[in-house]
Amino acid sequence: MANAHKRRKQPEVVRRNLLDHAARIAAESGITAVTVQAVSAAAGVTKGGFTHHFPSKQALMDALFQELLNDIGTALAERVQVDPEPHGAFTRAYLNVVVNRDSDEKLNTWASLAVLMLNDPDLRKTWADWFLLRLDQYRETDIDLAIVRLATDGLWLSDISGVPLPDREQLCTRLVQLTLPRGR
Amino acid sequence: MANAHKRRKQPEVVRRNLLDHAARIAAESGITAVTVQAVSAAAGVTKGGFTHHFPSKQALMDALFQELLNDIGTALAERVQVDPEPHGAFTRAYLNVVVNRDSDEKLNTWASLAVLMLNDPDLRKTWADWFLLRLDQYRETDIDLAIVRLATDGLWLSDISGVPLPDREQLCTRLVQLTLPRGR
DNA sequence: GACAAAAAACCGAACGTTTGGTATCTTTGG
DNA sequence: CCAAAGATACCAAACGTTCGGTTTTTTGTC
Repeated sequence: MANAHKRRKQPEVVRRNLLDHAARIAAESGITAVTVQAVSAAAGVTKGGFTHHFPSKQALMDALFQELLNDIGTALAERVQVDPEPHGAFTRAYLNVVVNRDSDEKLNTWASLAVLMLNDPDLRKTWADWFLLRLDQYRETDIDLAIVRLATDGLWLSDISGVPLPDREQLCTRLVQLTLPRGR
Repeated sequence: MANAHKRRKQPEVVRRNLLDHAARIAAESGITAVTVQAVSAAAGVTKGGFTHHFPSKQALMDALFQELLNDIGTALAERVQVDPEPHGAFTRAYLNVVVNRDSDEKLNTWASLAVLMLNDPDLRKTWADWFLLRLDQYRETDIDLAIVRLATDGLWLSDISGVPLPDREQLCTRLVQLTLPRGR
């Protein structure tokens, strides 16, 4: 795997792998484990190959964070659109995106987001701005549901930290109920 | 440590500074900024001074994390003890400890905890075990209050990430009400 | 299509810096 | 004087980055 010299060139696949493995390593082992060396090796290229795709390590970080935001944003928008009930649609989407991590490494999405965010003051602000924008966008339908959203944050945080939740299923349905009009 | 008063220089102050500044730097700038040089310089000593108090960087980290756990544990126990209402006393304490960050660097407590935890799988497990222990300890009085605790986690996370909360005051009182028997 | 030129993709080694750690001095206070 | 407290000097390893070279793919021309 070390000789990417002589294999089929698939630059966008390599770029994808670099981003994915960076996210995975960050989620699994923390930001200190995300070195150019480790990410490159995991993606099957050398550091030189890394540099070709990203001018610097920071560029990789920024691109990854932006992509995470984009993925989450898309997933949220999709769920809002198919929700027949307008009231609390955004909060419900936020909840479902976190809970329903059916896809493969979608758990890593939130873990990576958190790890990157907590280790870069700039990214914290980026997140805050991004989230406030969505919040303002849905201010009419999702008023007074802050508790549910906060509990949702606590949910993926507990997933990351490894604190198990008894009755996770039941807890989620209760949270969903809280987002519906008139309490139910 | 035998002679408590009339110390010679003030080594315990230096040790304290090392721990405090490590926590502050971690909370403010992430784990990557927590180098022994940075911590030492912030505490007003050189690396040599650092080494005298902590045999390694990991020792500093472990001591800090353990201290954070201890501080939180003490604060929780205190609040539980003075709470006249048994039902939900632990969850209320958890909530109040997070909300009532009267002391100056108590915001840093949770931020440091999160930063350290998310960057060391071992510490994640330590936290999970620690939290589960408390949870089991108060399982009779704090059953079915997971939502409030999760929302509390979301609360300090929003503090760290910089997402402002409208009606923070009102939101906290609502959360407290949820911990009281009979809903409110 | 053939085929050379150009561009893209990637390697591999080296660079200068910073990291955590160690070993050796010097100062301080009782 | 003497041990604790800390400074200074140094080390090997790892870090991110730079750069010239090599291989693959695309492009331009006939």
